[in-house]
Amino acid sequence: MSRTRQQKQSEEVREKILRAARHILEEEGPDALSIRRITREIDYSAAIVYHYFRDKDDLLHHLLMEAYGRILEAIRHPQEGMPPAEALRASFRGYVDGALRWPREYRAVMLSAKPGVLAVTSVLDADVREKRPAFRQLIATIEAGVADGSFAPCDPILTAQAVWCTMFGLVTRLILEDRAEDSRCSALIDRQIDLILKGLTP
Amino acid sequence: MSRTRQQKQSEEVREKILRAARHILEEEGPDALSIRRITREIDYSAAIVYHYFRDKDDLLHHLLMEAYGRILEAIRHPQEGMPPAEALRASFRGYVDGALRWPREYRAVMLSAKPGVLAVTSVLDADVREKRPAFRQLIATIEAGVADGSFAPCDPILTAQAVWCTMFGLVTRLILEDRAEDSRCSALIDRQIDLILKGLTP
DNA sequence: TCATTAATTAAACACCGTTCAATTAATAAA
DNA sequence: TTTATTAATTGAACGGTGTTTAATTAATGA
Repeated sequence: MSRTRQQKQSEEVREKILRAARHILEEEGPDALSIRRITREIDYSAAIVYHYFRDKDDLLHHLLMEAYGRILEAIRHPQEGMPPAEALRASFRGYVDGALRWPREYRAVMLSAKPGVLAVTSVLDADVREKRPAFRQLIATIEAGVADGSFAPCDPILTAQAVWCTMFGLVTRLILEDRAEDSRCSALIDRQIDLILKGLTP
Repeated sequence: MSRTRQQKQSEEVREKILRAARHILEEEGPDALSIRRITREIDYSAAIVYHYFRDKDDLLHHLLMEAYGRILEAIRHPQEGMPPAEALRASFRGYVDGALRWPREYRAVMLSAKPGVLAVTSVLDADVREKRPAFRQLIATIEAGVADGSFAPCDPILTAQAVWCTMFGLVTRLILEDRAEDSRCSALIDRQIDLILKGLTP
């Protein structure tokens, strides 16, 4: 049961819509993104959008989740065999670098309070370990540090959440204040990482 | 040269507009706030708004700055004579409490990237000490701690920025994820404060 | 070839922010 | 007090928005 030509074309239109939306978002910012503006760009009537998306919010959600995937991709990084403190340091650096590579996207996703987005981005649940694969690594590294005595004993989940929030706060300020190019920026990042690692110390 | 009755009435209309806007914002959220909705509520024509405000953005800016004042008020707290570490702890607790008292307002103001708002909220400039009275206290406390040996030597401004960003990150996540009532919330706040204080330690 | 299904649209609805010429009301000058 | 001036207020319009619906066109399977 292979996809018919029509089905393929249909998916193409869907992609056209998303592509145009991305294009407008990039060129003219979120305020310029309207259904009519999108469909003007691809020479369709405005109503076509409602054949492929429930409503504008649904379309936006798709773009957001796509952006989230890109961010996760950028943030992923190996850190095998390092001692926990160094693994954390590398992990934090990777996180900041990844986030700053897609600042608009990071901001749109991580500062959203829409339920659909929070379902994927929230980290303050007690069961975050089960729900966030990326978070598991952080918790595991902290546990390893506690086990080998390089970190003080602690609740690893609570600690991971606190620690992650600090990096989130820094990255968010850097993006909001548009300071990614600042010369003090990397000093600030280093200072923050040092503070955290020192804080974990026994 | 006292204000004439007309002038007083005129200001009254201005206040009416702001009051209605606040009301709508509170009852129905930011998406429901429109010029026409406001003026319908106070029985004026929509055009009246443009006599008292440049445009909708200008009106929003007024509301935002007003909210910022309320937050600053809620966050202010005395901390005289305490040892630096305790002063910081009290200061952080005060900050979180104040922010969580006006979560919607905190979010709207502190997550805004509008130049007009950032002019008042940004903290990553090198000269933040001169521009942010509230920040001066934080820097001063850190300097005091370094001076009396309870904190390790450091760049006090950079450290204050890093430390403030951590609290900002935590508060922002608590608000975005709507966790102010969570039982784990206060444990998380304490954990974060402990982490930071430990991090500052010599 | 024909009935069915999917894709697409034009037109309408109810909003929105903003501008402007015209009108009303209040003040200052004569 | 009447008049000229200024300020406050409005109705109507312009061009935009998201969304729904009924009608139309194109593709599919029988």
